[in-house]
Amino acid sequence: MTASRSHAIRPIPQSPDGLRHLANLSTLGAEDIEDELARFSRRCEAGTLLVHDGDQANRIMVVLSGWCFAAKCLEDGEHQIIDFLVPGDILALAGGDGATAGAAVEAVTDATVALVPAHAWSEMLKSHPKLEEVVDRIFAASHARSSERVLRLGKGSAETRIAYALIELSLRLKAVEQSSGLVYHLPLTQRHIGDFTGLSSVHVCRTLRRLERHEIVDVSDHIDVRILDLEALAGIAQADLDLLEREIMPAPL
Amino acid sequence: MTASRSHAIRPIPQSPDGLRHLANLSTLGAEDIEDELARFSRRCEAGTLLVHDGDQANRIMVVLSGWCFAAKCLEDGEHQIIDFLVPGDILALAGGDGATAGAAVEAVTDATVALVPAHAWSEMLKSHPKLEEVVDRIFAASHARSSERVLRLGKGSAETRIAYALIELSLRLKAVEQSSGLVYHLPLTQRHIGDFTGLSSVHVCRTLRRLERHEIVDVSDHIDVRILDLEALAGIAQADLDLLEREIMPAPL
DNA sequence: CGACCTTTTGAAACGATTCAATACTGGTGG
DNA sequence: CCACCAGTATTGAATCGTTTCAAAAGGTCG
Repeated sequence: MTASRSHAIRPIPQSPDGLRHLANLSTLGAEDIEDELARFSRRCEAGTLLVHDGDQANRIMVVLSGWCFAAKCLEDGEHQIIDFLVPGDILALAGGDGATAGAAVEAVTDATVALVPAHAWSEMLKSHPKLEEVVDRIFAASHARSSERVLRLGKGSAETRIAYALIELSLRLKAVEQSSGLVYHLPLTQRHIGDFTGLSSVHVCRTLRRLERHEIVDVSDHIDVRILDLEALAGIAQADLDLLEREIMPAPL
Repeated sequence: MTASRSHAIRPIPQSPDGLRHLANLSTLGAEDIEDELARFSRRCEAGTLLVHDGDQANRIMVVLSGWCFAAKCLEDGEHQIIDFLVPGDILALAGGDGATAGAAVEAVTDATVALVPAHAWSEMLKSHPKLEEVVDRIFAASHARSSERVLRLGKGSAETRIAYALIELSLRLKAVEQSSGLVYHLPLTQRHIGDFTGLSSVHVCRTLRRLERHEIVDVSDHIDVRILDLEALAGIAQADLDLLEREIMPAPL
């Protein structure tokens, strides 16, 4: 939640972007949805706090480029990253009252996001039924992802949590062509990973070092990930890769 | 995930039911949705495993009476309750591929649930726009609930997690008239609460005892909860009650 | 009654956190 | 250009919270 510029974080490539990914998933042309989203688009710098937890914001957020995260914090100041948002991800900000935001959203890198008011959003879905189907799948995937993480937060060791996070991010980045599957860059610090996995940044460091010593991954330099032994990593994450992908990744129509 | 009959769990009242709750939220008459759901309804006994994780099940589940939970387990056998489902709750089973269930669902008490195929479900929503709005809110509330739990799973102490769980359940049961707000019954064992909060059942026991010693709650007898000091409990849960309710509870239209 | 599950409590062990010190990185200003 | 600075990474040592193991008591069902 620090708004400070992270001078250690390397920018990530801005294209191919979220719009193209949505178009690919929905078998629509990018131009079909571009105009509508463009009206509500906004560029922002790394570190910008886009939405506060508890804000009145009955909007749907679409990430067009860059990385963001949704986070919540306890009154004692600890905070937890609920989910990362990469290009193509969609987040409904409002909670059960249809108005109050259920989490804060912050840009990790420079990013472009569309914050679409709920009524405009439902108009848009009505005029593009394919888009609506894809959005349903994206929400279903997001829900399944959340379940996987809850499982590991509740019952997994530090190794399991981190191995799972590396696998989840690998799958998600592969979908938006920011990962070859085994090699990718995360524009994150170890502190981000700690806030995501519910661990202290110190223990994230130790755990990553241990995975490196066992030659399972190679993580260096803010943060380039190279998965050396996917089988072993999936074993530590206690994940079945095929099943996982079907559950947590939105499939094209 | 044990299918064994829990002979210690007292039944809970079956009415007012989930159907009425949905009707109340949506300003529809119960009869408007009853017929459509009735076609897919099914009674089941406590302990029944309704859905397996990874099943092919592109269905939406509506809880009409009784309690269920959604759970996932790690390969080492540990399992985590992702969410409880009380009457009126709705769960989309399919994950991102629109087919594979993202969690198992088990009945805690005897229960009635409707398992509606996705196409029938979307027909139903189309013919009842009010219902669609309410369903959106129910999903938004469920997502916000999940975020609150992730926060506490990641960064909260055992006391915080359990205090939060007691408050969350109190709010949810109040909505379906199974709680006066401060006094309610949970058809659960301490093991369930442990699986829900990511704690061992032994530590659930210790933590509940400690809360009792401080005269914050009274928990006894499988499991009757009486909140004695709501302010203190909310403090331990690190929750703002008003904000919490707006975020995690579906509001009527 | 016996069988089984749940709750309770104590003691030991373990995993993660915290504290602390040092080194590394990239950006800033003299 | 170099010195400095703030944020980040790394490692060790001590501490703390939770788990695990174990044993006993209570409840419920057949």
